[in-house]
Amino acid sequence: MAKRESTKPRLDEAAWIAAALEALARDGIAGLRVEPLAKRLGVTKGSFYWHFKDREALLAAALDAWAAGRIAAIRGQAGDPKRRSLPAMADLYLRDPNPKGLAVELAIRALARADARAAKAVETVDAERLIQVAALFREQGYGAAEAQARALLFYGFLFGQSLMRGRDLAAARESAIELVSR
Amino acid sequence: MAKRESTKPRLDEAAWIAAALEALARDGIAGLRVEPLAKRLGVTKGSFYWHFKDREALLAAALDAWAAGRIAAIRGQAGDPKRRSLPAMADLYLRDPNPKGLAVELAIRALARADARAAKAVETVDAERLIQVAALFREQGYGAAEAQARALLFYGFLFGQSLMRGRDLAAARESAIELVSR
DNA sequence: ACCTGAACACCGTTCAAGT
DNA sequence: ACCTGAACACCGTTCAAGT
Repeated sequence: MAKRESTKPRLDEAAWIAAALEALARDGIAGLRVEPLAKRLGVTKGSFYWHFKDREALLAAALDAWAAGRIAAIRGQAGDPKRRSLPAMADLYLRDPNPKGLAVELAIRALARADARAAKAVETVDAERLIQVAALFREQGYGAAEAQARALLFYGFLFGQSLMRGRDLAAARESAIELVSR
Repeated sequence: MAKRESTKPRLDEAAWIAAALEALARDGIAGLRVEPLAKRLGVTKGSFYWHFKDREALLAAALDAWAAGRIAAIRGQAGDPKRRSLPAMADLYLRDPNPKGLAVELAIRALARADARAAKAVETVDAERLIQVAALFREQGYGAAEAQARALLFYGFLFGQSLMRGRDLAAARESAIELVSR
């Protein structure tokens, strides 16, 4: 399981950022702690401060990496005819091909309530997603204003769902997605 | 500003719970720290451990208090003819008569991703809210299944909105709420 | 260039002692 | 019954010293 390299670790920023995003997915912002991260990476926490000014700087770098990745992903999906559809967009969030991705997403959105940098990252990502989804609705024949409203309803619902807890939500979801998409 | 009582503090559990919910609203779960809370309440952190076993016990008590309060609120609104309507329900979340309440709500929902007790509290509250909102849709003439789907869409959208960031979301919200309610 | 090791500060937790 | 004060552990941060 543990792939211990016998070569010196010699990490770079990217390794710390990847570890930070994993920690966010598992435990939220509370998991983004320098000492446990260092332990997992097999170095002392002192070495962290060679790569980053402090814990906040790691968080900022992780947010930038996340936003850039999400924007690349939505553009990639919108540009691929096979995946350019509303059901494919919904599946991306509700049927969890990548639960860890959703966990990171929600951790960052939760953080955005208190942290201005997280709020900025979320704003950038949302703007791009709304543009792409609104374009899909326009292609279905809706006017600009209604396409915009439906895009917001569609995305808002997807995120709202991921916040809700309960038995039997899955069944009602299908009908709800029907409602918006038709 | 500071209303210092010259009588001895002599706190009870409720005072710690209120302080805990305020901390959750301001800084999320990261703000729920014993020492700063004690400082704000004007006692030493040692005294905290008279009322609660540990930090987790305070969190559990705060979650119980929150869920009980939310369920009482939704039942109160549903039972009041003046406020028993979908627009009134939407206003409750989107037009922020109580921003601090929304902040607590989102902090707890974020926590529910990682904490089983928070997940349980959220599940209880969601179940009651969906029952009440579905009842409203049924009164508008929808069948049981469609009322259920619309209630989920309605609530999901409200929570999703509160996660999203961006300029000009307010305008599109109005249209989106129109879409669901009609 | 990248890392260790020791130091210090902050906060969670415990507990004997006070009122 | 409720609180203080001192102790200890854990982790963020700094920094001189190593390779």
